[in-house]
Amino acid sequence: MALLKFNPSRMGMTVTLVKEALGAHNFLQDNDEKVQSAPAQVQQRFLGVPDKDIQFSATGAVKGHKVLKQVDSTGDSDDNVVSVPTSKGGIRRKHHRAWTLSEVMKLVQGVSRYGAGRWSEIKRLAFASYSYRTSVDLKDKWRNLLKASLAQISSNKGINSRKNVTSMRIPEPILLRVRELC
DNA sequence: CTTAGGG
DNA sequence: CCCTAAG
Repeated sequence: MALLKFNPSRMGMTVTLVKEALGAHNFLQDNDEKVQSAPAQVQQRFLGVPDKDIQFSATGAVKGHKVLKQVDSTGDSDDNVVSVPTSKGGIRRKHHRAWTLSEVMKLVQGVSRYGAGRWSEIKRLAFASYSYRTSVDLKDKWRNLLKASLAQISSNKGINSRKNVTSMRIPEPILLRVRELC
């Protein structure tokens, strides 16, 4: 007989239960970014990643497919961590979460509204749904954006130096605004 | 904890 | 990103 029973260990359920148990708060909250030409079916966001910058292959299939992993227990997920030997024998971990375009845009807008330097405010308002990205991160990113904006102004020859296929290039309008707000 | 800079 | 110094 078909017992019609479900598998609690089927990950999806497990994740939910785990999150419940851990008292995890908000994931499906404040999903910005309007994935423009994405089929509604695949627009379902991926837990914990509000803005995975979903991309599509030529066939239209979702490329940013992300099998939900164990989900962060409370924000300290060991995502992209690389162990780096410190100069004094210690071992430190370095996380890395690539900044998406929408994140950059939020940052820029935040600075335009509250002014550069008000990182905590910007963090609370524009980045309320991002558990990671601390005010320090915003500050660091802004520092990089400034550098990028300057690097782009002097030479518009090679819009992006090298065959840099990695990391998204920031649209010029954004960089220009960065300059202004500097 | 927050901002600013160097690492 | 991480770590530290000053507020």
